[in-house]
Amino acid sequence: MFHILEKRIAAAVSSRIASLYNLTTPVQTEQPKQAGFGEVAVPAAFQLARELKKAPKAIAAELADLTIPGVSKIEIAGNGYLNIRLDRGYYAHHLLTGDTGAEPRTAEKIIVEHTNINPNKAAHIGHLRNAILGDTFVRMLRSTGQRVEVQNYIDNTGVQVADVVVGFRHLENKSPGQVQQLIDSEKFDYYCWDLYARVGTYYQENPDALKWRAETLHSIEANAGAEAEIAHLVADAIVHAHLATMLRLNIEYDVLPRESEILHLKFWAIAFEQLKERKAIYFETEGKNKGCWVMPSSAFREGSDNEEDSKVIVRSNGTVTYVGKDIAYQLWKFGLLGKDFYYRPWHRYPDGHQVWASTDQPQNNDMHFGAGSRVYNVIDSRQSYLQDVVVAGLRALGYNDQAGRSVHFSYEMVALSPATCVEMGIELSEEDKRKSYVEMSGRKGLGVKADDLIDKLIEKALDEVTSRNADQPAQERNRIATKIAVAALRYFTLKYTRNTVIAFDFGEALSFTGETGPYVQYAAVRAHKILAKLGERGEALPDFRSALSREAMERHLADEGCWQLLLEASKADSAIERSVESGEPTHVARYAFQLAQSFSTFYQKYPVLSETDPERKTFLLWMTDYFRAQLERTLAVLGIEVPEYM
RNA sequence: GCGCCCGUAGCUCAGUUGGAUAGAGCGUCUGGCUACGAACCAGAAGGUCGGCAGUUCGAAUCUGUCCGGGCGCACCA
Repeated sequence: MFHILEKRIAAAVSSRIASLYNLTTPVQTEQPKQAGFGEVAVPAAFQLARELKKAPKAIAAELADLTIPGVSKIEIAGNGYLNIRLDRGYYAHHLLTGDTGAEPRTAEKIIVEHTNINPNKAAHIGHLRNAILGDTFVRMLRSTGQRVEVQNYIDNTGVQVADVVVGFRHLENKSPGQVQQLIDSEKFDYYCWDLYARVGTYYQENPDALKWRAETLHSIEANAGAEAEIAHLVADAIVHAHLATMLRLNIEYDVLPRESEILHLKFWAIAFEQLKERKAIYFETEGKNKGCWVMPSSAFREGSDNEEDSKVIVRSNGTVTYVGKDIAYQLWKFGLLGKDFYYRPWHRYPDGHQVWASTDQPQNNDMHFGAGSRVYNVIDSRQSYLQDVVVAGLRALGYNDQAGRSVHFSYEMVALSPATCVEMGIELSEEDKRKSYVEMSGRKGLGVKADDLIDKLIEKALDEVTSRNADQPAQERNRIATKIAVAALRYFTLKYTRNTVIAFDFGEALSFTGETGPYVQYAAVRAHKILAKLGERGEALPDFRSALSREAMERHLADEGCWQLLLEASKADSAIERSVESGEPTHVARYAFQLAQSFSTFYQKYPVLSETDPERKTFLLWMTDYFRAQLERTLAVLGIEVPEYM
């Protein structure tokens, strides 16, 4: 509702400027510094002052002569601000009737790719940041009416999987059958976590062993032999583990495109022909990249023509690099490859949603994915160089529009705080001790596993729930503790902007008070409790539409405190819109916290059930219900559920 | 060496794209449960927005420069 009025005000001022001065200037709106200044401020007069060679104040006076539906007053303030006061009765009435003037969106398909964890070991907290950011962004887009397809790319043929296969074959002498037994009997992703680290150490101590990796990669590529078989078993089992971990956080996917099919279905071969044909890459005949197909650095780095900086796309042995495959994959995402995968059902979630995986075998279905008009790749910022190369590839092929609609949705890494390292018994080098945080490393087995963190959070939440609700059944307390744990984790991950390095600290992540997910849930639970108590006392929830006239609302909203709280509660759409535009999910998270704070203030200041004036009680009940709805909606966008109690 | 990112309260971070008196949480201190549940609320203390120079009506925000920190710059992904 609020952002509709903001837009209406901006449009009105804009057309006023056009008619007065014959100028087309974009009009900004902002929030006044003080509540007493009104609800919306327009600084347009300052921008016009220079062009018109007039005092801002005089311009503001001319602009102010406007009537806008929903606006009660326009004042000139300061040196030339237009301060705008909303018509409170109008505003509340429209909130009540749900007639907020929101317009539906056109349904172009947006592709969001996130998670993309190498299927060779358990997920860690860095992967969680990726998945939570991606999933929340998806929820934001969907809540504004966009059509979104969620992809989770599976690199099942790469070095990381090969190294775990090396571990099984050469360090543990296991057959495919024995690996299958492990999958059935162990927490397999944890097992691989340790094994992968062991292989890393082994390589360091025995560099000759690297030949095992090369052999294994060949076997996987030829899709033959025990190595290839184990690689399939490992990758599939780990993907299932990752999906199970993510589901704990309410994260689901639509499709899993796999690298094996990019190769088998010759996606790369098609892209390779295009790249050669358009001369986006060339065959290097001398220097360090002799015998490779390379992309010149001038394509992806401004002002660079140093051949040493060129990026190898096809190795001298004829195999394609990750970037090459990624260019082919990106082409497919935009529907520019003229080809699609086949799809087989991979897994059906408890809510009935089906996730599909790519396959190279024709299937008896008509599933199609990809061919989006806009693509967000949620990938950490350390890969921005490679993402630049991929986009340069699109551009070099002449797909400038698509290159412009390829967004590297980047975020900084999650590292470990020194305190967390000590807590986990990790020995730090002298160099690391001097740092304010320590980077995680899968190869060294250094990191906090996602499932471990979630378990810890649930355990702590369960303690809290039990201390207040010991009489409730254990299974139910457990379910509620899980919701609280998810809220804590998702909020903790989202409270930072994307380009802030998170130095993960158990103390902060496990906190349930202050600016946290559980704080917001608590507000929603309290709102719900008031409404539930009403029923317990034998009173019915009034029909607000018939019981509250516009005039009555206007009267009750003359109370400045009450009005400010309602105003804050009505700004969910603004927050979501701002998050989508800026690509910063944190704005919605922070709004949710503010909203919860506002409700806590309301809760403290305005006793609802003990109110003796019937009309005022009805009004306060409506406020409560509106807060409850807005809290639930905003939390849903963050992927957080509201428990019945906590 | 080159490229990108960061430096804001004791700590961890926001700051709506250049606007009015720079904000939260944690921590510290003071107060509030016989109440619609205290996972809460009210209040206090705490700032040369890394330094300097510029751009203009106006700068935490833009430009330059210096200082300090991080991450990239593979025929790994």
